[in-house]
Amino acid sequence: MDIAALRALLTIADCASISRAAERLDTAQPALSRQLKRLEDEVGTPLFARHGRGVKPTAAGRALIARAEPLVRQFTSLEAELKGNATPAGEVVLGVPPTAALVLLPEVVADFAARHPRVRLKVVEGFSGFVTEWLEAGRLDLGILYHAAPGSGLHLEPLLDEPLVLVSAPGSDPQTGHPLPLAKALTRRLILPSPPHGLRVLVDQAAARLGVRPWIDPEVEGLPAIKGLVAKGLGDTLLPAAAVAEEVAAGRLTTRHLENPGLSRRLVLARPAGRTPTTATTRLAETVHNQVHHLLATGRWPAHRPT
DNA sequence: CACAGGAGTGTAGGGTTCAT
DNA sequence: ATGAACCCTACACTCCTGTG
Repeated sequence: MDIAALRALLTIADCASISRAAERLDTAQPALSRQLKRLEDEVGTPLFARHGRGVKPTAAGRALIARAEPLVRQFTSLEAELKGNATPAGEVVLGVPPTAALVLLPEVVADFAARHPRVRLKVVEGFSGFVTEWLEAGRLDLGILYHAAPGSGLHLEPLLDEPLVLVSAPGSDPQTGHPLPLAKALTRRLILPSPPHGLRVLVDQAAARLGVRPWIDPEVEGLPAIKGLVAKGLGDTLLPAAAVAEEVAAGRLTTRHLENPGLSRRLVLARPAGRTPTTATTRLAETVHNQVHHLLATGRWPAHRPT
């Protein structure tokens, strides 16, 4: 099993056909078919089921594909860097939760593309829990997370602490603009995602500390859906101010700060602990840190440096 | 440097599956 | 039933590596 065999495996999986994969790899179909057969003989199990209209990975094939993807990506980046005199090159995959993506992504993408034109940046949006899973599975090189559990096999670097605010529909709250005790906010009807979403875990933990039973109804997965329901006055929610800045400016939502105590969540930058990052990954991490610093310094992200 | 053996590849042809 | 698409096998060739 070598990198060429793994590349062939991924190409066949991507094309769902040995013939099309052979065309893409600029080789003859029988040659690729035999390459796959050798790999299957080596691992001792079929990796693809052959059909009349192509091939489909078996369970063993899917397992090997999942493990091969990060290896091939790392090798390709290394290869590209070596060829390009250590200029970062290849591909780097970043996972970002939706709320952080709103504020941070445009800055990071623009800055990184300008500084490192030879690196192909791929961004995957997903809730923190998914980003954690994808990092652990090797699908991501770098991830931005909320509420990262220590000892999760990830190398973590704190980025910022972000206060949550109560988000309501305009006109639904006569006290808009005045701080609200957290315990009172938790007894309002809240629209939140279900556990293990990081935001929900944070709210549940805060409620337990205060001895309050939060009123959460309905549970909704997805930031746009939550914001839409709140805007219609069907309940309130708890979010970082940056996640609703646009709606607040447009008058579609209002916010209230929380107090006694406030509630904030930590944003961290994570990468798989057991893997040496490529130069491209290191440069992307630097870009994320720089842009977070810039957004905090200019007040465009209502948060503060980690304490 | 020459040669033998092995590994890998391309071409040709056949079998299977699927859509019409 | 037929043709298209796809995969597999057989055979011949090329290239690489080890050995003398």
